[in-house]
Amino acid sequence: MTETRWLTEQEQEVWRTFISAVDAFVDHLERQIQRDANMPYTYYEILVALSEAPDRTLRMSELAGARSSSRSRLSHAVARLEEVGWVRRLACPTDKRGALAQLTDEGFAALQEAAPGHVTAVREKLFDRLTPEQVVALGEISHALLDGLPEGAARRQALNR
Amino acid sequence: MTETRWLTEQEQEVWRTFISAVDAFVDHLERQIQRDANMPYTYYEILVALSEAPDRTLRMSELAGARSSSRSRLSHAVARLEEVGWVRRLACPTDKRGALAQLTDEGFAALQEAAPGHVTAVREKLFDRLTPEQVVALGEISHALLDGLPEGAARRQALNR
DNA sequence: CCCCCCTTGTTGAAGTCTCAATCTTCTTAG
DNA sequence: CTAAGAAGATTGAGACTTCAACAAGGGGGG
Repeated sequence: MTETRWLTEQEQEVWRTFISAVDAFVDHLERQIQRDANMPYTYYEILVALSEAPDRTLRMSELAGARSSSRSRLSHAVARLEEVGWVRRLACPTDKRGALAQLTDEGFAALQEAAPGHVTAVREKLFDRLTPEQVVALGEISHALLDGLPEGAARRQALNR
Repeated sequence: MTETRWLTEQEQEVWRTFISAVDAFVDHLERQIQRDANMPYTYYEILVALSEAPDRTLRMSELAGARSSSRSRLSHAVARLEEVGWVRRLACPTDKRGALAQLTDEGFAALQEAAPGHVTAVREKLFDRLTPEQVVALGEISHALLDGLPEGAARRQALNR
């Protein structure tokens, strides 16, 4: 094992600022959704993914892939969402192992109610605070990050669809 | 309530890339620490904060402030860290309500073992993938973000110490 | 055709986080 | 000095995530 390459003073400063900002930002979004829509952010993302799918329906595995979530987590989450009536499970016609998750009308309505607050939060806390050049830079930086992460593969595919 | 200002096509693209990158990146760090040091990332951050404090000791509330964590969460976390022997609780001499958390030698050793892997991950997945200009830009963007977040106040103070 | 293995999805247990309630101690207006 | 309110910290319950184990269906080589 080679010597650890520690961070320079400047890198350390950037690193701490970055991780703090990300933490605070994500925290803000999560609380906003939880307050306004009474669901965790990850559930919101599931509803969004379903709402964009044909027939508002996706295989569990596709849904897990799209959200880069483990099957287990998704299974628990969909169980919960089914309890509150926002998602319903269907048998997969082509593969008896499979299960389909479908967004219900109630789920779609809940999503429509939650969306404006969420978008406003993203706008106010992110885009309104950055210059156009910074927005471009952020996009490029994010791509660079994603390219270096194995976990990013599924996400990259989802983005390029 | 005024009309929702939705995201432009470009903003949407940047937004999805950004949130995916952050998710994948944070996920990667968390798993790395969990695998190598057998503790969640938040516990690692607690140990770091303690290790940098005088006498490796901090008031619970200061520790919560530094990590922007709720008192409750910190209390649970320190209880857990105490169980494994990495932190010890002391009575606060000046305030009978207070409690001090102190990093034990075992905790410090665990931190020293975990640090190289963590720094290497940050280096490889973040700094090695960005140009010097991007690093600067990322610092500025992070500051801008932090400035807009109420939750960021405590973090900003911690950074400016 | 059949057996072995891979994939899909679920389950239960254990760990962590949030929220609200609580207890104690400090602070300060009166 | 005292009473009321603020601040520090803990606790327990409920919710979410992870991990490992499992059940059950598909699919290909012999």
